Parts: sequence; C-alpha cells; structure tokens
Amino acid sequence: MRFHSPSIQYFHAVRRTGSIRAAARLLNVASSAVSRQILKLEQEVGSPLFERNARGLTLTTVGEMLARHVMNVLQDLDRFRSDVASLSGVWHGTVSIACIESLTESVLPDLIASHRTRARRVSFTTEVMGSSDVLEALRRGEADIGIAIALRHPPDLRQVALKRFRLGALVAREHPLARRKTVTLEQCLAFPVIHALPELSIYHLLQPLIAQLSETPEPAIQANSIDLMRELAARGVGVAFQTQLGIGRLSHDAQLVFLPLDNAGSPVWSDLGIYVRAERTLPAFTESFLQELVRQLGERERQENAAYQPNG
Amino acid sequence: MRFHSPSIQYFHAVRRTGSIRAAARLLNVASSAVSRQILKLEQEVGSPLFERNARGLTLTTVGEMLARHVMNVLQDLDRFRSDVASLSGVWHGTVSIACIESLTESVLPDLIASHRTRARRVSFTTEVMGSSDVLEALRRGEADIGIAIALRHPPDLRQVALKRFRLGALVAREHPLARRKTVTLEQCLAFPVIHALPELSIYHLLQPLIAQLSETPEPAIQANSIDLMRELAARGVGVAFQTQLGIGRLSHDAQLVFLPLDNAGSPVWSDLGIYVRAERTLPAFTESFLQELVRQLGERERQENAAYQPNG
DNA sequence: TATAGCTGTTGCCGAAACGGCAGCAACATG
DNA sequence: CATGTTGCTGCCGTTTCGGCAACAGCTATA
Repeated sequence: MRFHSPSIQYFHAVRRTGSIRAAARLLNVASSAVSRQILKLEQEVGSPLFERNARGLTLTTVGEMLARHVMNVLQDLDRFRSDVASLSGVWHGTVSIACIESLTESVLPDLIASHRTRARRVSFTTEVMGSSDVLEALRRGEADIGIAIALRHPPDLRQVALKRFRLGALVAREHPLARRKTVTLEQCLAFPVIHALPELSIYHLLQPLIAQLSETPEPAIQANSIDLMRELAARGVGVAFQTQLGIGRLSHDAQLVFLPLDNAGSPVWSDLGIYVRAERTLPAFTESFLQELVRQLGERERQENAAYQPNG
Repeated sequence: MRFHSPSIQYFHAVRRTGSIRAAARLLNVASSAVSRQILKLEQEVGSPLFERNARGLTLTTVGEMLARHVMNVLQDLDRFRSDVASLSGVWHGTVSIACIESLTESVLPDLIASHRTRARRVSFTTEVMGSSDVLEALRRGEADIGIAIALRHPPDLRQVALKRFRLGALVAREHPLARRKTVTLEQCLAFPVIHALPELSIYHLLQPLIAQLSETPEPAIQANSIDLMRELAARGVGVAFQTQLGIGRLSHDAQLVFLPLDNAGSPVWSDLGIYVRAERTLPAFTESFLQELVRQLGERERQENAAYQPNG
C-alpha cells in the first residue's frame, strides 16, 4: 500500500533525521538513492529544499513548505488506510498523545483504560513534555493530539477545546493554611514555598502575579517536576502551586489539601488547550478518542469549578 | 513539478472521466498504461476501486475513500505550488467558483472586478448551477468556493459563512402592489404569478408557505431562469419571487420594484451559505478572495435588511 | 442477426527510472 | 595528521513504465 512516489517518503525521512545517510539507514536503502531523489525533487520544484551543512541538512523556506505538504499527504494516507481497515473489521491503530505532566495523574490513565475496553486494537503512545514542546511535536507530526497550557498557538494548529481550571496552593494536611477554603498569594508567601522552574508553565502563570507584590521573598525550593513538588508539599516542606487536575482524587484520602488561589477577589485560571494539526483529518478511532477526551475534561472542569463556587 | 506517482494522477483522471480510455486521452498516454496503473493500485490497496460496467467505470466504496484521499493530495499540491510561486513574485492562479444565479447580477461581478484590479494575475472561473449541484461540484473538486442556498450540507463541506436575505415579490412599477412597503403571499396570489420550477431553490422556500394557504391558484407562468423571471416581471406579466440580491441596484432606475414578503408578520428568509471543501487548505489568493466575499455579502446583508426595518 | 463502435485487458518490447556499489571531495573531531 | 563523518557521482544491473497491437465482452444500430 505504498502508492506514493519514493521522493515523498525519502524527503520525509531526510527531514526527520536531518541527514541523508541516516534517512537511508532508516529506509533500508543506499544513501545514493536517497541523495538522488532529493536532488530530483529540488530540480522539479526549481529551488533547493535543504541547506547543506557539513554535519547534515537543514530545511530552506521552500523546503518547509514542501515539508508541510508532505506531512499533509502522509497523514492523510494514514487516515485513508485506517478508514479502509475499519471497513472490514475492527478499529486498529495507534493514537499518539503529547501532553504536559498534569494529565498523567488521573485524566489520561482513566481515559485510556476505559477507551481500551471498548476498542482493544487501538494502542496508545503518550509522551510527557513542556507546553511549547507539545505544540512543536504536533507541528512536526510526531503526535496526533496535544494537551498543553493554552498560550498563543501557531496558526497551523487548531485548538479543539479550551478548559479552565483553577490554580491553587497545595499544602500538607497539618499546614497552618490547610483549614482555609481559599488562599491569597500573600498568605502563601508567608510560608516556605516550592516554586516551579521556568520550564514549567506554572512559572509563567504565577510570575506576573508575584511581580505585582511589594516584597518577593526567596523561594525555599525550586523544581521542574510536578510529581516532586507534590511529594514535597505532602511532607510539609512548603506550599506548592498546581492545577487541581494534577492532584485529582488523591487529595481526598492523602496528606494533601488543595486551596484555590484568590487574587484580589478573583480566581487564578490555568487554561488547558487541546490541540490538533489544523490541516489534517484524523482517523476515525483518533477522532473518537479526541471527542471523549474533550468530554471528560469538560466534565472535570465543571465538577472542580463547581466545588469552589461562592455558594458551594 | 509532478512528484506524485502516476497511479495517483491516473486514478484521478479515471474517476473524473469515468472511463480508462477517456482518461488516457486526457493524459496523452496509452490506455494500456492507465489500465495497468489502476490494476496495480487495486492490488496494493487489496480491493477493487472501480466496478467495471460495459460502458465505463464506477467507484466502489473503497474507491470513494481513495478518491477522497487523492483529492486531498492534489488540492494540497496545488496550494503548495501557489505558495512557492507567491514566494518569488506576484500571486497568480485561478479561483473557481460555483454559485447560484442570484449572485451573478451584482455581487460576483463587482467583487471579481475589484479583486482583479489588485491581483491582476489571478483569474476566475465561475459556473452557475443549482444549489445542490454547487455542493456536488465542491465535493468533486470541480470548484474552490461554492455559494448556494443553505440547506443541510454534507459533512465533507465546511460552511464558511451564512447570510440571510429577505425573500420578496418582484413587480413592475405600474403593478397595483408596487406602492406597498411589504406584501403577503395572499396579496400576491390575487394576481398572476411567475413561479419558479422545482430546480430553483426559491421553489422549495415558497412551496411550504403556499401549501399552508386555503386556496392554491394555478401559477400563470413557471420558469427556471431567474433572469427570465425578472424580465417577465418587468414587463408586467406577473409577480415573481426572488431574493433582493438577485435584483440589486438595477431596481433603482429600472421598471422593477422589490417588495419584501411578509408571512404572518415575520419576514421570509432565504439563507445563503458559502461553502468550501472541509479537508482542504486554500491557496493564499483563494483564501483572500473568500474573505472578501464573506465581508461583501455581510455588508449587503446588513444594508438590505436595515432598509426594511420597522423603523427604517 | 450482423456490424460497427465502444469498453477494459494483456503480450511483447524498447525506454526510462530506480537502486546498489564503490570511490570522490569537503568538513569536523580527536 | 589520521579518522570518521557528511553529500555527491560514475557505472551497471534490475525494475518499472509506457506504446503498439490484438483480444474478448458488451451495446447500439442497421
């Protein structure tokens, strides 16, 4: 079922590996064959597609345009294949997800588990990374679905849904703040805090708020792992800041208490976006999972925000 | 710049012409070559793509799936080509429009003329047809932009915009009704009327309203040409029914008067939809024209509806 | 019923494209 | 300076593609 010219496939491999010889190894062909196909492509397009550095190849502007087209073609080929397969039998294929750490605690495992009971031949690949890396993985075609903090997203990605969750403080059950319903940032900063490093998006959400305060005390601990921050908070080391999503149901019977942040009377939101490459039609089984993901996240959004309403 | 395998192109040609030999003539190759490529494709997909009738070929279910993929590929190739071209110089290409007759009077010619003063190398192909044919032409990839009466549209088309215009009666200046601001259907039916044939969408808009009336008099004249109906009305033959869009500025200095229809106190709307194939990214110059079309139609919608407000 | 005209398919064969092997120059790294 | 990497290029066998002609199946017309 490979009815597209070798040039397309070879170009795609060279773009991904950044080298002709590496692409040749990947494709199990001689490097000369790959080299010639690239040269032929460049001749047909009428413009160089790669810049030849001593240590590999980099895309030119025209090359990036072609890469976009080739990605559209190959991803749509993928969809076509799965469409034909689903015509005669069960769904089967792989859903590739790129997401930030907050999802790994309950949302994603619950969802994948429940989805696999219904569609057993659909497997999953999930990779955890930073928000900007999530978007980049999508653009490069390395993931089908991306979940990240919703910053401004590039035009070649489509924001399927946008869900807001309250940012809050995470403290041990014995912590002096633990009895409050909500907390302000000032109240937290009176205690030792566990700050996120700039590579986590929580940093970028809190930084502007902290900058507004008159005094900015030194953070006790800085970390780049949501998990580590949570465990530190549970041991009473200090106050951590997270979305409630990342804590989920553990907070009920565990040492942790989640206190929604209150900034001058209004909540502090963390916007979670679900992304997909814009120029793409998803295979049916991927689309189905996506719908379910959006629905589940919407459910969580509703529940968690209702729990902290003025009249809740 | 033809870096896609011949099978793709041949398949596309066969689908369009419905015959291998006709496709071969179109492609300037021997019919045997085309036949072999189709057979090879069917072998690779693992399923027949066409049903062989004595008088040509018809797509099977799998064939339709492949046709969809191939269309996506070729249309995106087209976009890539125009993107590369626009990189080094002026926009050039062709915008292909399928629309219903109402647009040809003023909206489309005005828009095309003004667009060509700014982008001289962009040419236009417009074809007038019925609403359902507009959607079909889009699905078959024979048009880039479609404008039709907004009925329920298939999922593979995207409704870019939806504009509502008032349906009204069209009478000669000397007609007894001509002095009214608005008219009801009953009032019109007291005179000879020029009815649309079922192939025009006006028929489907008026039919349910006429069916509600107690008496349904015989129509004086039936026609399938908006133009003919307008000319007949101008000669005082009877009352025609149209959207104001189809009359436009001519009504000012001509023999015609447009009277918005009043149905039990509320206007009768004719919804105009602008459509595009969903699984497609338009070339930049096409997208630009599309935006302008939507803007202009929105402007007309605002103007014409404001002219008949209760307080206007 | 016979004929003419259309359909898609198939051998045969030359031409074009593809791909593997080995060797080249250019650059980076040690 | 030696070694390992990069991409590129003759040479040549294999594969694929495409044109020509002939074939069988069907339809419409005479």
